[in-house]
Amino acid sequence: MSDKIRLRFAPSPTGFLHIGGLRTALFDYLIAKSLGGVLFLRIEDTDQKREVEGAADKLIEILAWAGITFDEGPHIGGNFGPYIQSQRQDIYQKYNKELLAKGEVYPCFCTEERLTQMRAEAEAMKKPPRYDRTCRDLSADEAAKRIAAGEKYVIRHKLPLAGEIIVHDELRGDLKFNIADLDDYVLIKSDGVPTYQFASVVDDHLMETSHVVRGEEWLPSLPKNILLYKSFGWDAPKFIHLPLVLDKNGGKLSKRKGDVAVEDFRAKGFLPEALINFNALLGWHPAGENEIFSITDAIKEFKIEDIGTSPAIFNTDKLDYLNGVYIRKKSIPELIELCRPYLAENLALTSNDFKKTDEFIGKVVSLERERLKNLSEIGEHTKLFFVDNLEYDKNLLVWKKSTPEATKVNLESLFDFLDKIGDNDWQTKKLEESVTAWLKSNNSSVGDYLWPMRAALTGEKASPSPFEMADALGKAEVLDKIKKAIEKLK
RNA sequence: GCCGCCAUCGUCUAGUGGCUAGGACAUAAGGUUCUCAUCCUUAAAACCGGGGUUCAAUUCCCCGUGGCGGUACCA
Repeated sequence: MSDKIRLRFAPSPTGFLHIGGLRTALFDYLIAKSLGGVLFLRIEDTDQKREVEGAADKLIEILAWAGITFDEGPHIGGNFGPYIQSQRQDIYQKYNKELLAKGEVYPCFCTEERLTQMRAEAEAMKKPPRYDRTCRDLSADEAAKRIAAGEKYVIRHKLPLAGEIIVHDELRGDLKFNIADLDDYVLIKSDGVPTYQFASVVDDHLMETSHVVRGEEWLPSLPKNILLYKSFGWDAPKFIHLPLVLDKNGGKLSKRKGDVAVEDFRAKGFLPEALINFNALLGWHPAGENEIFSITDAIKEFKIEDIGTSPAIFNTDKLDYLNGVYIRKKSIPELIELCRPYLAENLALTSNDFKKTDEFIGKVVSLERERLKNLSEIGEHTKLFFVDNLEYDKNLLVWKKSTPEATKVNLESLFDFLDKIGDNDWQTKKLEESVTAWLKSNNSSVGDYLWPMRAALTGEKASPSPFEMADALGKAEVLDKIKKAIEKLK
């Protein structure tokens, strides 16, 4: 066994990448990189029934989007391939024969019907539903005869009948299991394809895996795995079982109850930085009190023993917050590109070509940057920049206890004041200075002017400031919109 | 049923044999402000229960309870 650090992420290509899978991959990556090791990808497609065409490529793509890349894998090669289990069939057969020769495993001819019935009976009698080991003591001759006769069979692991086994998890320490509680589980299915339990052990050994990182749901099969390494006479790698991620109600994260696919989060406009930061915080925490960090920052500080052991609830409140933080960190050019897909509908609303330029979109995006929780909200937030004719109730123009009459008068004088402002002074800062100075000199309440102005420009109760809106929209459109507001109040 | 893992504010977590049990998100109040958001300040909010061990347990041990996982020719 080599003492090199080699970790694997070994998903089944059953569709989309689950948020729990992303977290496993992330911890794999963090551990591998913090130890200066290698991370490789292995596709575990031993269950043809559940396999989905193209899923492996999608997995690689979305992981790369999230910032997790591999040093070896089916897409880039490496010295330990093939990295797809369905292409390793001959390897598994070879090792199966080895175990058969050693007497560590045995063929089992029991039918699935018999096994299900047996389990149902055991359950009815409140007994553990275990395989009754009918075929365990079949003579070699008889087994050979039945195989020759074409009978279907599986290969089972011949476990010790009693005794204790102590296995080690890097996070939880030594764990004691009673071997009598274990089953003679299936290693090779009747179609000759190995189960996960067999394939992963063989591959982890052959691919010189140093640390197996997987979800806590695998903890109960750890003693079986260790026993299989023993049957082979191999040293076992280190095992790290990550605590589970639960949904809001403490149940299993499932597609029915909301988004669990990483690509759904991407489509909604979550940034990979936020998703990574949030996922890392589920079970790990940096030393200081700062919780905003990049994947590179995390690598610097990461230690296996700092991973938690209690399950975490996937509560997206904090993810929303983190996403806002990372959106606010983006530059305007970056944000324009990120928002573009979500802006297409809005761009179609206007006939003004200037509004389709990056110059204008840049202004819009910079005004919305601080109020976005995710990118997809940009369309909803920014309609008011693109709509030519705003529709709103005229009462929206009236500030607090003011009246429509007074509002009309205020807007008229505001119109005259703005009309005199030169193009060079038509900028957020200068507009704010001149308008507020003007209001002060008139002894006017700012709300009686700025609220109607903003409402006239946006048609909304909530929006960026009237000066920011005025700057983005330009003098002509601003005067036009105020004029329309005055019309409404007549 | 059996086996296993886990247990600090609503959530993610820090932490210790003796502390006013810390932070972040969310919530509430206030400030800034024409609105929303951002930002700032403040508040409320937790050691599952019972036994031990100990001068002293949230911390160590046991039991219970609860949550979750496993108990497939799925991974």
